[in-house]
Amino acid sequence: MKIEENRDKDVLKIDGLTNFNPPHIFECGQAFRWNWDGQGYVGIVGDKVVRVLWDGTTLTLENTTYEDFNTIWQDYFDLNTDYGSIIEKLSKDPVLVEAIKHGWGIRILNQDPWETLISFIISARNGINRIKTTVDKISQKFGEKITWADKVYYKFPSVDALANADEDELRSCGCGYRGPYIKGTAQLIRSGEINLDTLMSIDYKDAKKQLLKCPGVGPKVADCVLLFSLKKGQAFPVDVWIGRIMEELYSQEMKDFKDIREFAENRFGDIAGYAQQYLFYYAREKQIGKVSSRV
DNA sequence: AAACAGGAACCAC
DNA sequence: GTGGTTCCTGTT
Repeated sequence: MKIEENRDKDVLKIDGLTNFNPPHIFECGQAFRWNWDGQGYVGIVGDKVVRVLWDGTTLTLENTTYEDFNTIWQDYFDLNTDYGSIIEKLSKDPVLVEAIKHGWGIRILNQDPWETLISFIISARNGINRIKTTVDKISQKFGEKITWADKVYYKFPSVDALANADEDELRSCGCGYRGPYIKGTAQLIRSGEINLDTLMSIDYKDAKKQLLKCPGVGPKVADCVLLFSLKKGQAFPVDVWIGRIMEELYSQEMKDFKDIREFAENRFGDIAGYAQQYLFYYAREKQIGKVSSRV
């Protein structure tokens, strides 16, 4: 990997990345604050706005520095993880080969646990576009303003901001019945009853137990938080899409989501979450199980 | 315009 | 711990 910095323009150019494909990374449903602007993806990450351009060879990061690369982006884009070896292991399962090929270049982003927790509470019984809209509105209403290139963006709200949120204002963001869950979870975090900072270093099962205490957090949402922000590679979030594709590809006698999780745990072990990403993306792109996709 | 899509809470057993 | 019902809102 070769990095070139242009300090005057706040631009970084990175060459030599493998298994890296921004459209798949940003559109596989793991993150909600990245948007295509016609040439690249603009994202809000922490207190930064960053733009990502990709020409197939060179990754260009706009509005950032070499220091940020070391302290933020290297980990955020999961560049320390060897995807070659993960793909090699998963490819031993012939059933996964096509899904892996289809979602080539997916990476599991290491996102902020707090933002990920609230975002996936919003995701319950919800589609990706509406999740994005709601997260955006919540950020506009409760988050701090940042500007870049004459445009205004908003940071994801703080724990305090959402713990104190007015219920009607929350509802006006389109979160529906999830509003009280969001506020309740924010209050649990603020009280210190759950400390997100400790979850990375504890066991998968213990961390999951903690997350399940939050209102609006069940097994699927907890697994998303564990996988997308706490580096728990064995987390295997099961939603309807995963349910459909697992039934189609493995046709096991799995009667509910709990069975599917256990099956994945046994079959994929500590890289189950990576398998989940390929499967999820594959299922959605192919509209598996949807009547409208049947000819 | 009624039907649909999408996880967790809650209650009953 | 399992099974059935309800929660809200944008899209079709």
